[in-house]
This record gives sequence, structure tokens and C-alpha cells, in this order.
Amino acid sequence: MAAEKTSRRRSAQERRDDLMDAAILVMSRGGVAAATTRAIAEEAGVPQGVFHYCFRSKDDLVTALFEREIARSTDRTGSALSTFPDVRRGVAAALEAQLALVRAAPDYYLAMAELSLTIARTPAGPALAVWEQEQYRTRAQAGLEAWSAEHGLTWSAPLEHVASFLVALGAGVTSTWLSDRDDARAESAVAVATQALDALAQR
Amino acid sequence: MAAEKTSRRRSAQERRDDLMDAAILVMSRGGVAAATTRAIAEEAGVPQGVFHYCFRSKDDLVTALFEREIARSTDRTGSALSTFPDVRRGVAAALEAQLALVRAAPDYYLAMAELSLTIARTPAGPALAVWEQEQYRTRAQAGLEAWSAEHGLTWSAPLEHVASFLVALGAGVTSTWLSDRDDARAESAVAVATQALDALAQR
DNA sequence: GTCTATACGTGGATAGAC
DNA sequence: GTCTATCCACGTATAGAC
Repeated sequence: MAAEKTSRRRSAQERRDDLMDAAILVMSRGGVAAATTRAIAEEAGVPQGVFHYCFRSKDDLVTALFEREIARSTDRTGSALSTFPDVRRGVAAALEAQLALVRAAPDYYLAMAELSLTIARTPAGPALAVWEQEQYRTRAQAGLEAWSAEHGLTWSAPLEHVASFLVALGAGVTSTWLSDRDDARAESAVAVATQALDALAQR
Repeated sequence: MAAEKTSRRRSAQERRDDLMDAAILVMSRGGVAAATTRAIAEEAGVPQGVFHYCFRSKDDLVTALFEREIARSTDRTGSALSTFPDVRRGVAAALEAQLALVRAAPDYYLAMAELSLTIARTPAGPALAVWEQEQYRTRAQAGLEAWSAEHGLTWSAPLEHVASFLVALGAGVTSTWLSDRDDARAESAVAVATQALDALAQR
């Protein structure tokens, strides 16, 4: 059977995942600073010492965790992009889908934002951050290209630039919402953006 | 004489400022996590024990520091806003002025972003974060109003919404730049934004 | 292979000397 | 008022028992 979850004995990789899941919970509750190896291990229901034969160090977990979560995140927002037909409604819907995800789990996204910044100070940090941004932009660009081809749209700015704009806007809208939790303001920023972007697309 | 800086003896408020300055330096170098009371005191050139009769606790310093830096930050970006004549060049210039500030001191802004997120977990956090966003939006809106009145412009979206859009975009552009350090991408996002916004203003 | 016990450093805060 | 010495809790990591 595939799911042996009730079994007390778990493989090394399963444990790694367990610990990463636990780390997410702890970080969501108390921020990155609260995610000590002790707290993570306790959350996962394993002795603290176990931590160090699943991960070489805490940095090791943090890096692996970040990669995993970014991959998941781009999958989530990416799939939101592909379900809407026209550009105007598509862009608005994609931004609002992203916003909905953040609104549904603000603590998680707060922790991820914090994690992304703390990662920046580690040796692997800069490269990871570049990769993260590339993921987002590639997704956005792919979505735009699909729409444009399907509807015979052309843009008065390079598509890649429009994608960069969308990524920056998405980051900004979610980060400002995480600060003020003001739904109306976030919606209005999205509304202005889509209305303005509309002017750049020609049929 | 007003400046007694060489004197060994400094007032309580001067010491507070010294410690906050030191905290900024330490955070810029090593992130928020590196800003321990010990490291801050050493950077300021005072014994560690001094910390606790200038600030009740570390949280006390962090809160005071955050307020001070946000006030300074809005002053800086606010003054950048008021020096350009027309909307299109004004918006682009304001965004690029903000970007220039970040580019000139990336470590500082990285630390501030991290600080803003860690603050969110403290008791005073949510209120401070709301206040921070309000500062930004008020500045942006004031700048837009001044331009619009001066040039007889009207907008096809409420001015407040345009301001919210600009604030979100500014936050997004700086945060993505801090991740990928890609000047061209940041510039192109700004270019698309101003080009698109232009379509919303009528003379 | 799994977990306990522990080493060792560092953090925030304070009591009390000067 | 200024600073030293120190307390105690907690952090990561490891050695070695079971």
C-alpha cells in the first residue's frame, strides 16, 4: 500500500518532508525566528536529535524548504493563470486569485516573505532569489503568450516587459495587503492595473 | 555649543539615537537576526548593559527604530515625488528615484523589509504596519493631486485608487529588484506601468 | 537505526559595584 | 548616573546508549 502514514517508522525522505511541514507550521505561527530545531522537531513529533540525521544543519532544512515552497507556489498561481479566457479578465482574475491565496493563509505567506528575505543572507541565497523571480516571470510570460496567441492580441510593449510588470505588481499587492489587510485597497490597485494594462493591448 | 559629539557623556535621547543607528548598521550587515543587544551595543561603542537603561527591552528598540526609519523613508521618497512637472515623467521619475535609493543601499532596504515583517508578529505590529502603508499612500496621493491640479488633469479612476496602485507597484518593483538585482527588469516594469497609466489621464 | 543526554555557545536581562 | 559581572533560558549540534 502506498500510504503507510500510521506506521511509526518512516523513511528518511518522509521524515524530511515531515520536518519541513512542521517547520512551515511553526513559522506560520511565530515567524522565522520561532522555527528553532527544537520547536520544529516537537511539532513533527520526533526527538530533537532526529533533526540532525535528516538534515545536515538548520540551514540545510531552510534551503530545502524554501525551494519546495516556491515550486508549490508557482504551481498554484500558474494554474490560476490558465483558466481565464481574455486578457483583461484573465489578468484581473490571476491577480485576484493570488490575492485570494494570500488572504486564505496570511500567516503562511507572511512567513514565506520573511523566509525569502532571510535566505538572501545565506551563501546560496542570491542564486535562489534569482531563480525564484525567474519562476514567477516565466509563468506570467507563458500565460500572457497563450492568451495573446489565442486571441490575436499584440502589445505595444514587449511581452517580457509586461510580464515583469505583472510579477512586480503581484508582489506589491500581496505585500501591501499583508501589511494593512485592506481588501478594498488591494482590489482597487488591481482594478487600476487591469484598466491601465488594457490600453496596451491591441486586437 | 550644540554639537558635543566628542564628549564621552551623552544624554539619554542621544544614546537612544546612537543605539538605533548602530542597530541599522548591524542589521544591514547581517540581517535582523544579527542585531542582538550585544552586537548593537558594541557597534555603538557602549557596554552591553547600557542598552537596558536606554530601552526597556529589545522590542522597545525595534519598535522605535521602525517608526523612525519609516518616517525618514517617506520623507525621502516624498521629496522625490514633488520635483517633476508632468504626470508621465513624474510617475516614472518617482518610481525610479525610489529604485535609485534602494540600489544605493540594498542591504539597508533588505533589512528594513525584514524588519517590517518581523514587526508584524509583535503586539504593536499590525497597527504600525497599517500606519506605514498609510504614510506611503498619503504621500503618493498628495503628489498626484498636486500634479493633476496644476495641469488640469482628470483620471478615469479615483485618484485614491491610482495612489494605491502606485504604492503597490513601488513596493513590488523594489522587492523584486532586491531579489534578482536585475536593473533592466525593474526599468521595464516601471516603463510598462507609466505607459499604461498614461492611458488613464485625460487633459 | 532510533533516541537520550549533554556539551557548548549565545541571547536578553538584571543586580549591584563604582 | 555609568558600567561590570553574572544569571538563566534557549539555541545548535554531537557523542554515544539502546
